Amino acid sequence: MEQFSRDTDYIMVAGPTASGKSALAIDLAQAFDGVVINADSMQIYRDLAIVTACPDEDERGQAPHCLYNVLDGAEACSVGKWLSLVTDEVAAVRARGKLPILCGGTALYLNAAQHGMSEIPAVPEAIHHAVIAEHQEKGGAWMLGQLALCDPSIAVRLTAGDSQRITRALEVYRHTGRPLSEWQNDAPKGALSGRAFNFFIAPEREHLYQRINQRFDLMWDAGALDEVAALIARNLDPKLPIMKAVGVPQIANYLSGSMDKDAAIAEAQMQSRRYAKRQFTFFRNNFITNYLMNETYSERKNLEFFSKILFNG
RNA sequence: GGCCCGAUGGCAGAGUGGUUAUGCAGCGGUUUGCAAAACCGUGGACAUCGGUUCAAUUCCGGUUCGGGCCU
Repeated sequence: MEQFSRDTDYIMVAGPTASGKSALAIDLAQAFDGVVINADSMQIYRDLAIVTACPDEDERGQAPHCLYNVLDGAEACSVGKWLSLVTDEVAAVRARGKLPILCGGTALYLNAAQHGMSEIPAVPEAIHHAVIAEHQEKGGAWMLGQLALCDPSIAVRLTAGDSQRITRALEVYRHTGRPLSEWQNDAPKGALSGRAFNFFIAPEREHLYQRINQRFDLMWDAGALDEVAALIARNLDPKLPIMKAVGVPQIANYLSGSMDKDAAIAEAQMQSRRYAKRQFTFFRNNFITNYLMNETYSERKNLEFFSKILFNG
C-alpha cells in the first residue's frame, strides 16, 4: 500500500453517504494542517444543510471548511462549474501553505478533480431547452436515431431511455458542429496538479444501512421539515438538482399530505440506501484508492491510525 | 361447531394441465458539464399431504393457516 507522505499535494476522502467522511476529513485537517474542501454536489447549495448532512457549526469549528452552502439552489451546479470552483479554492489553500483535503460523495466530481475533463464549449440555454423540448415531443428512440446520424460512436453506447445523455450529445453537436464523442477524445484538462492521496471508506453494507436509517430519523427531528418547507416555498423549477436531493421529494409529499410520516421516512431511507449502493459501485470500479477502510470512520478512529500513515512516508 | 372464500418469489399482484407475467425492493453494472441524476442487466415462487393424468402451481379430496358469515 502506498503511504501518505510529504510529497502528497492533496488528499481526497471518498465513500458512500453516512460512512464518516466528514469526521475523517476534519481529523486529517487537524493532523496535517489542512483545509476541508467540499466535493458533494448537494452540500454545495445553501438551502439544504440538514437534509444533505453538511458538516455543522461545531464540526466547521474544528477545522477550516470551504465550498459548503455557497450556491443558491435556484442555480444548477455541474461538474464543470464545481471543478473551476475547486481549482480556485485549492490554489487559495496552497497559497496559505495548507493542505487541500477534498471530501465528498460525488464520485464524478472527485474523478474530475483528479483526472480533469475534456474542454467542451458551453451550450447556450436556448439550444439546451430546444433539444429537451424536442425529446419530449419525439421520444427517446427518435432522438437516438438522430444522434446516430451525427455521432454514431456515442449513439451505440446509449439506450433509448437514457434521455440525459442523448440530449447532451445532441445539444453539443448542434451547438458546435462537432460530435460529443470527438470532444470527449480530447485530452482531459483541469485536473488538480500534484499527487493525490485517496481514502476510500467502504463500511460493511448492513451496518452502513443501519446508520443511514438512523441518520434520517435524526434529520427528521432536527429541522429537516422546516428546511424543505422553506425550499418549497421558493417555488423553484422542480427539475433543478436541489429538488431531487434524497429526502426532499419525500418530505415534500409528507408536508403536502400525500404521504404519511412512516411512508415518507421509509422511502427516503430507501432512496438513501440505494444512493449508497451506487456510490459503492462507482468508487469500487472507478476510483484510485490509496487507503481503504472497511469500517465507518468512527469505528476505525484511533491514535495509532494517523501515526501509521504519517511515519511510513 | 357449521358454511363460504382465500393461500403464488422479501412485498404487491396476474395467470396457465406441458412453454413457469409484471411492478417494487434486493444484487450487479454503466457513468466526461443535471451525477443525492440518468440508464442497463439479474437470481428467486406457486402452503402441505394424497389422488386423477403421459404431465400438475393449474383439476379433485384431506390437512394446516388466514379472512368472512351463521348457531
